[in-house]
Amino acid sequence: MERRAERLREAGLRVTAPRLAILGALEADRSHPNAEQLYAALRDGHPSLSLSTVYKTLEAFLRAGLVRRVATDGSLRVDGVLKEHDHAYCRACARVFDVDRRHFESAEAPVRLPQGLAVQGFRIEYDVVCATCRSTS
Amino acid sequence: MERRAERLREAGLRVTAPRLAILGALEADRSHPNAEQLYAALRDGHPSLSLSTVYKTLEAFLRAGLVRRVATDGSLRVDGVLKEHDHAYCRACARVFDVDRRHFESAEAPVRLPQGLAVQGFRIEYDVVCATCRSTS
DNA sequence: ATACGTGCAAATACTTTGCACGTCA
DNA sequence: TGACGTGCAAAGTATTTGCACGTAT
Repeated sequence: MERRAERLREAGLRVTAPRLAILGALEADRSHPNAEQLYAALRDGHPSLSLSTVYKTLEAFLRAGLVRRVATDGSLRVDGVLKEHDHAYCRACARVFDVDRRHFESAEAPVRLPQGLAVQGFRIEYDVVCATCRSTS
Repeated sequence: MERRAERLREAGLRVTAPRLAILGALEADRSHPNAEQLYAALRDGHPSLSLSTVYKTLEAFLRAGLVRRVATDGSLRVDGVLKEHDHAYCRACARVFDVDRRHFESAEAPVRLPQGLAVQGFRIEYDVVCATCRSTS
């Protein structure tokens, strides 16, 4: 899609098949797949894709500010949606889902916390069990 | 301290020097040190301690429900405080600080989210820069 | 006494890097 | 064409595991 090519160009990145595919997967899948999961999902349509490229691409996206890293179970997961929103962590499968901020009866955050912590932003993190894991168990 | 020994026994774990030390360090250090950092902090007082034991101990604590894993930069960090509270993530050094819930103008969380996510709990995550990193830069 | 915990070293898992070749601009 | 991106394989980290010995209960 031309829209994605646009996003890549604006970020100063070259438009290539793997990047379009990975960007597309990130936009489509709100569960924040990690490198391995992206690779598994994309290897059908892109047989020559390598796991190494997935890692390099995610890193390029991070550097370009196209995505943000999300705190996780330990594997590399990024967030393709930059606008303010919250996260839901599945306790069972470690997937991270995006959640609209409006689902929380909103409130104001402090600018300064004890221990000299300067606040730059905040988000709500939900502990959840996702639909898939619930039906599986 | 006898209090810590008590906690270990109640969790069904044997009381040993490494466990008392690690539990003590977790209680004293609210920055959620990872395995490596705990090891570094404790090797003075416990020269025979091994990194492997730190990992095994953290895992035992997790299984026993004595601590919780916190979402992080990727390394193993646990939270020794079980009562409800929030977290502040230092963007520079990845340390995780505990923050009192009362610092947030509180609000109610939903029980159910879109996509079939069943909410079990939530917390506020602050993006911060800690005092140490601020003075360093 | 005996199951559980520890420390060492080896094994794994996940991620990064070096390099030669291909390709977008 | 030339800088940037890709894929492969090798190298790094972080974490886990196997085993023999020690110790809490």
